Amino acid sequence: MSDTDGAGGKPADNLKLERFLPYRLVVAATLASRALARIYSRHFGIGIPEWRVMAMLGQFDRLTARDVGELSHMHKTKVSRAVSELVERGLVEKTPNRDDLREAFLSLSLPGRRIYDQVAPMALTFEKRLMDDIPAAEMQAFERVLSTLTERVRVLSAGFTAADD
Amino acid sequence: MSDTDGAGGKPADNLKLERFLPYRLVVAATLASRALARIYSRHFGIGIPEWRVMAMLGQFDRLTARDVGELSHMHKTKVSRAVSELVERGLVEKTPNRDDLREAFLSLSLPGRRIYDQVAPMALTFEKRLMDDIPAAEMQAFERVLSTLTERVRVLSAGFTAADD
DNA sequence: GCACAATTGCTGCAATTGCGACTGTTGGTT
DNA sequence: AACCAACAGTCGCAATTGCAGCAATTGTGC
Repeated sequence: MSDTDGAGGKPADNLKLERFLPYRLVVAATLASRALARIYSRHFGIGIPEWRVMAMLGQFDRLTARDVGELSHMHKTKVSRAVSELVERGLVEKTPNRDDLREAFLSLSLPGRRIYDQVAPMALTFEKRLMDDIPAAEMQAFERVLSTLTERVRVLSAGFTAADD
Repeated sequence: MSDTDGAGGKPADNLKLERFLPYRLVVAATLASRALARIYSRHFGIGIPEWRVMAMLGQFDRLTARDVGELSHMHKTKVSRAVSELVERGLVEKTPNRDDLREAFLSLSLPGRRIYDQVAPMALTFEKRLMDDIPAAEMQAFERVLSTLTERVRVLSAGFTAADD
């Protein structure tokens, strides 16, 4: 009871950062993202945004920069710069859309596809190692909750933005 | 079967980013972190690193910058700058340790504590809203797996660093 | 007591990032 | 046809961040 808030509330003492969900998500995500990035950046000199673009194109074959941004939750400027570098390196090809000259279609070049085919298994191996000794049932439950949380936070996030602007 | 890899391998096609665990963690964490940050940054003009420092000091009362960094997984430079600003604003007090002049003890000032006592409940409310309609049992399972994953990724991360340098 | 490695915290610098403004293009309205 | 709002993508700029290197202090071996 060595607290500042003498009343019945004691609102602050309930907060323990290391048990606080958003914080724990950030820690886990940061560590995972970094560890993974280390793998492909050392091998191929590819940064995180660049890899995300490549992953999207590896999966969908042909997308506009806008699509990539939406699918991968990246800012359009981030996408733009990542694409620029990938095009410069010859890993991605950009084809203007003749029906709408504002946008251009992006796709992996042959060298790009070759790198993708090497990195993707590495990523999957990494993921597998992460979940190695966790029972499949637990893992499924985990992913289900994660989906719910993501959806929820998206709604909350939008709500706060709208209400505050 | 409109794929580039005709052979039996098809190693890349297994990777779907939106189902890829590290990616999903990053998305959930980023959204949650941003939504939460919006709350206290609009109300008190406090940034994320600053808030983390305050949260730590609210919980532990007296810590060195080094401790804060270790507990909150922040770089020492990040901590240093966050503390500087908080001290300048009068929200955190810095007391040199007479037994070791390299370090200094940090603690919340009275105004700092007052803000903390307002923000902490907001954070907890936010967390509660996130988990609102998720059964407690599922939530416990989720947190258990999250702990395992975090521990695992920490090991993997360290492993890759050591092996690659 | 003295040299020397280790540690705490800070600063300079470069890279990354997000935001606003801008160009060029499209589609809808009059 | 002319206007104009909406949109895709790029660019400049400022803020944030991490890393290397720094000064100050401690403690350890000789």
